[in-house]
Amino acid sequence: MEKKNYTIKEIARLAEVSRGTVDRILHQRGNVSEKARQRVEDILKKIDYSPNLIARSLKANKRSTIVAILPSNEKDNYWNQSLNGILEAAKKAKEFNVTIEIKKYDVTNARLFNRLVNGLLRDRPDGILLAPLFYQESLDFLVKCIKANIPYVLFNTHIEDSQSLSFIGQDLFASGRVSADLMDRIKTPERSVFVIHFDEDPAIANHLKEKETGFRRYFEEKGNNVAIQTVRLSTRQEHQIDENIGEIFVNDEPGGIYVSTSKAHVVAGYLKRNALQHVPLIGYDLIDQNIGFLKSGEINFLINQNPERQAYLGISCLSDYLVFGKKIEPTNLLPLDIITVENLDFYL
Amino acid sequence: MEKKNYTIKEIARLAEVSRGTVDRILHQRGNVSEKARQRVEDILKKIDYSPNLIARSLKANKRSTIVAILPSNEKDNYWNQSLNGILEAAKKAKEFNVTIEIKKYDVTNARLFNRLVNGLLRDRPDGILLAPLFYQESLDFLVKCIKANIPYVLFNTHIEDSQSLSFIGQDLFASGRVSADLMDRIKTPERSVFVIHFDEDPAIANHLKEKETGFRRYFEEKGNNVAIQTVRLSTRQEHQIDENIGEIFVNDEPGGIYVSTSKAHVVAGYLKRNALQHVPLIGYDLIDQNIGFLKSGEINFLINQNPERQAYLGISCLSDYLVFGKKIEPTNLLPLDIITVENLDFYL
DNA sequence: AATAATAATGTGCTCGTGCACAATATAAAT
DNA sequence: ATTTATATTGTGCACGAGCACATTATTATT
Repeated sequence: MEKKNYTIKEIARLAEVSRGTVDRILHQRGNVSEKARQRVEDILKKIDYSPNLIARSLKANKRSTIVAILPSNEKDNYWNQSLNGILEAAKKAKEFNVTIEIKKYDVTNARLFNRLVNGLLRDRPDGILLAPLFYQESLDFLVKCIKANIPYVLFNTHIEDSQSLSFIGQDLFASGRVSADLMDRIKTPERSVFVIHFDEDPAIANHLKEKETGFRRYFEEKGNNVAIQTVRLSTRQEHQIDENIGEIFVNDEPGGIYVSTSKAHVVAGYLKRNALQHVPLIGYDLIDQNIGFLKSGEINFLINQNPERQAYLGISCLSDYLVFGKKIEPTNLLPLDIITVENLDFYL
Repeated sequence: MEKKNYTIKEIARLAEVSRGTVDRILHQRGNVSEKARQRVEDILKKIDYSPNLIARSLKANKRSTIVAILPSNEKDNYWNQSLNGILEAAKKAKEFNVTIEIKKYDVTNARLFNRLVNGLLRDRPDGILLAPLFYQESLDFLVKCIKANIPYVLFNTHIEDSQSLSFIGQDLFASGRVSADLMDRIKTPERSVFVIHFDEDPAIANHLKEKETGFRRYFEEKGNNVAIQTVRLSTRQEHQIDENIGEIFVNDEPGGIYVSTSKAHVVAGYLKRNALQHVPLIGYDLIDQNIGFLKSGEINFLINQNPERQAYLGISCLSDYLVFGKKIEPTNLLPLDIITVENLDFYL
């Protein structure tokens, strides 16, 4: 436990060389005699030197720009939460000369996404935070980032094989298991469980599938032979959503429903309108509509993907990396928060 | 959204005065003509100046010492988790010239606590992080801190009326409610629920009572007439704990047990030894013993008080306050994490 | 009007790092 | 021995804020 914080000047004094020599040794810039190197390294072994990050970053005095790229939040306030996290982090980052530029894209238009990301490469940002919903397009973009030597952090959606500094998100398989565990405790016995995916975009279908796999694996391991049925729905035809859901349950009242996306409120609405509030329902994300149904009881549990913290962490990591040269954990899996009406407030 | 980060030098140039004048105006140190003040304030209104915290703290170049005071962790590894959080934060703080000094006290000896805290006041630390388990003794100590002008942050245990910079912990009442909500879902119908307090120390009895109040309130509001019985046990006579617990349940198999402390594992052990594993059990804290019983199924849910994060946040806040003069939220209530065997790993 | 007193303003230095460049020491070539 | 080349070492400055102190402008006093 070294208490003192040594400076280069002090090390130089102890080793009886100049500041420049110590500096050259610390940064391995050569042009140092063997004798001097020995002297300094002996001192360095004895003490616990860590450079003063404040001084270092003052000297560097970089004005960094981070571009945060995420879906626009017209229909859904999920991405609005991410945005809040980014803005919150931006406030802190500003004081360290880091500017955050926010770019939103339409999740239904890959062409526009392409144009957007390629356009902003021209501005040569110092770092990028990306929620890569379009798989192939994002991959292409990231290859260009690597070539241009622009570091990036991914959040929300994982992309294999990317050279990102870090991925910040959740373990989808495990999140399916957590949901299954909860479902197992509250489902109506003897009845089958429904897994409902709402996926407009085939690009994210894989991710939903991974949640389902975790969900099913739990019951397989338990071996209590619960019938699980998978349903795929689209939110595009909202006017006939009740019809669509109704068809599924027509001759089989569900013992529990697991919605793999933030669209649990759609199902909750149906349950309410059809006097099926007692059917256990588990979904994702603390968006307003879900919170409403959690409070009124149609939704029993929500798994919090914590978009705000994801985004906040993403910016913080990137900013610390750019400003102080700090190392970043390559994967940062956020906890799978279980939300009920009782602990909800502490996650908002 | 101002992009540029103005410096004092630039403001001086814009207002056609010297750096010193701008500095005097920013810090209200007087000796400035009305004309100059106008000029500078006009500029300040137009731009969004925020001082460069890095430069400021480099200049200040304070070597701060924070003393962290917490219970020793002989029997229990709950406080060991706090310690880890402190050490983790200490690593980061070191680079900003902040040294953390850790002082542990025996929770069974108030006299020694008194001597310890009074002794360390003589060293005039720059900040204090305290888990104030002894109510009156802590209060006395904090009064002295205020007099000595030493800022402090409290964690884990709340003390009313203290002038702390911040309290970091949980809402005990709400945590009781969360437990009740979960219990309501998993308890055996028609049977009564037991609340078990393990409290050697009367000082913390109030806090446990607050959890119980939340727990009971939930069922009252629900109005489903669940019988709830409160039991107070001591862990001091561990050799006869089975006897003591056995007496309670002698003519009434519990429909569920809520342990208000981290001692759920004691009850879990009893349940296991007496073939009562099916009795729902909810407790607190991710300590090794509890984790074992969570995995083997005797414990159903744990509420995570997150001692590690509490301590980490405490040090970070204090350090940011001392180094960068950042503001701190007066209360920082951490979320009431619900832990099952499935999401456990992400909280460790 | 000249001097003293006071108000207002400007300048120089520090903090620790990191780099450019100047200065010095040592070796090689004449 | 002197010059030239190369290796090694030392020094100065910038980054932005903040304060002490020097300098200059203004007002009061004789």
